[in-house]
Amino acid sequence: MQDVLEKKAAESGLRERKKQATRAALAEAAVRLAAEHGAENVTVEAISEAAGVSPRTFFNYFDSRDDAFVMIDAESGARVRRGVLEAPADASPLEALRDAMAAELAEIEQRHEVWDLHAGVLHRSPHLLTRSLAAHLADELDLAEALAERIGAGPRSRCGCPSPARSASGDGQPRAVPDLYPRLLAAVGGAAVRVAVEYWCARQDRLAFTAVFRQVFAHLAAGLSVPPEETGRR
Amino acid sequence: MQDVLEKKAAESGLRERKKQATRAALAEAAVRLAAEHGAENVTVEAISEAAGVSPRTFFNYFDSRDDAFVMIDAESGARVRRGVLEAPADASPLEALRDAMAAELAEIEQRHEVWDLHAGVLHRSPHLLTRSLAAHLADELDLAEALAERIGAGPRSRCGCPSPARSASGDGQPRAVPDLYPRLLAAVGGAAVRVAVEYWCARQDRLAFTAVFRQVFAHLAAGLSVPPEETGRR
DNA sequence: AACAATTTTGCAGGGTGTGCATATTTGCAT
DNA sequence: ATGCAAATATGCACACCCTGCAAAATTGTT
Repeated sequence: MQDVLEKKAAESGLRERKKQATRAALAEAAVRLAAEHGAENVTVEAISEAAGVSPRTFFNYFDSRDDAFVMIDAESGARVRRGVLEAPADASPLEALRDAMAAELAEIEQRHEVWDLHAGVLHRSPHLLTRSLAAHLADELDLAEALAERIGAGPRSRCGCPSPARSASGDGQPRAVPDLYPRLLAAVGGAAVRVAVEYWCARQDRLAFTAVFRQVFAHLAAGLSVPPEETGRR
Repeated sequence: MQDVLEKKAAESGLRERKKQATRAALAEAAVRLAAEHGAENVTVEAISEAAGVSPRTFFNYFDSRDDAFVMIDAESGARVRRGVLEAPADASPLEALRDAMAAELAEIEQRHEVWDLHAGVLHRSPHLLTRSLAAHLADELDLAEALAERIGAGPRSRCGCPSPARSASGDGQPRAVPDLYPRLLAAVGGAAVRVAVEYWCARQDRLAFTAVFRQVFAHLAAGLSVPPEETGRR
């Protein structure tokens, strides 16, 4: 029956909603407990109890305990990708990437009530910070593909191959390798965001993040040449 | 007594040698067993037995089981840093970084007997690959400082803004925050190497790695502008 | 109301990582 | 050579992480 497939696709029913609610409850409980007692002192049992499920159920949602502290925004990567694809046609790839990432960071800013807690937790235990980076790294290939598609649609349409037509999960190995340039763009963009955030965290300038962010991408656009006398931009 | 300090510094005695030998034996046993049975199926007990020590002793040398698969080259970062500092005076920071990293990669090429095994292990279990990247990330701040020193000795000494003295939480390291530009340079350099290696691994061109590497840095020097008609590619 | 699919939960078990006390080894002084 | 103090290795106990497996409980459909 085709109904089965449709059901899978459009399953916005009570089941899926409840699952997402449980996942969110677990993640939020984890972050909240970690902010209070330190991430290392928060057990799976405590998290699941705070979320109202059994410890065993925790592992039905996260592959490891640390993932609960890290997997806060599963949709972030998808939003950046969409932003890249929807960028105006006259923007360079680097500009498209910069604006998409800036929009996503602005989006996060709005939810800083929870995000500040999260940032504090990551900052207090470097172990989790590296895991967070690793999680972002997983999205990098997807971002590279989006950039490749964006570039292909720009100056000239490349080969027809429209959609990679890959299934979401399973074994991701037999995957088309994106071209070198979009791959590099994605990796450098991620590194740029990381540096901007870390630098902005190191100094407590709450207001000047946008300036730091734009300056980083200005450096990139200038070929990382040595900055001319550095007019600080405040 | 000063004798104590001297002893600590010059302790090249039997003690220190034996410790390093044990550490090396554990790491090599770990990689060798992982190459044969897969990293996930290698227990701490098996590693320590192969190295001739007790399982408890393993954790006196590595904080976690995975570290035994990752901690192969602790000197790599130091070599790159020295290469940056010893670069010719007329080289741009990006060129200095590129050449230092190229030299280090060439160095590694020579020891490919062990490194190939190691690469195979990391390739077969992405979990360890991210840990390896995290380890490299730890060196990034040191590299940024080396780059800052190199830049400062180059064109001109820049504005003061010394150390924001940021020690955010707990017992953090009261470490001076490098300037934004060298920090970005270090991060982007690391990302560039990673992309070059991954791209070169994806296609089995054993010989063209240098070409890929130089092309990546050419992209960076060109401000990541869209490549003109893209020669190469296979 | 009955049924099938999905999710939750308990339970057992192996592996990881740590603290602590003890035994062994190493370097040095006598 | 012998004894001593520091460093290291080891055994043991224990908490925690994570995974199958099978039995409930829940949900959507007929």
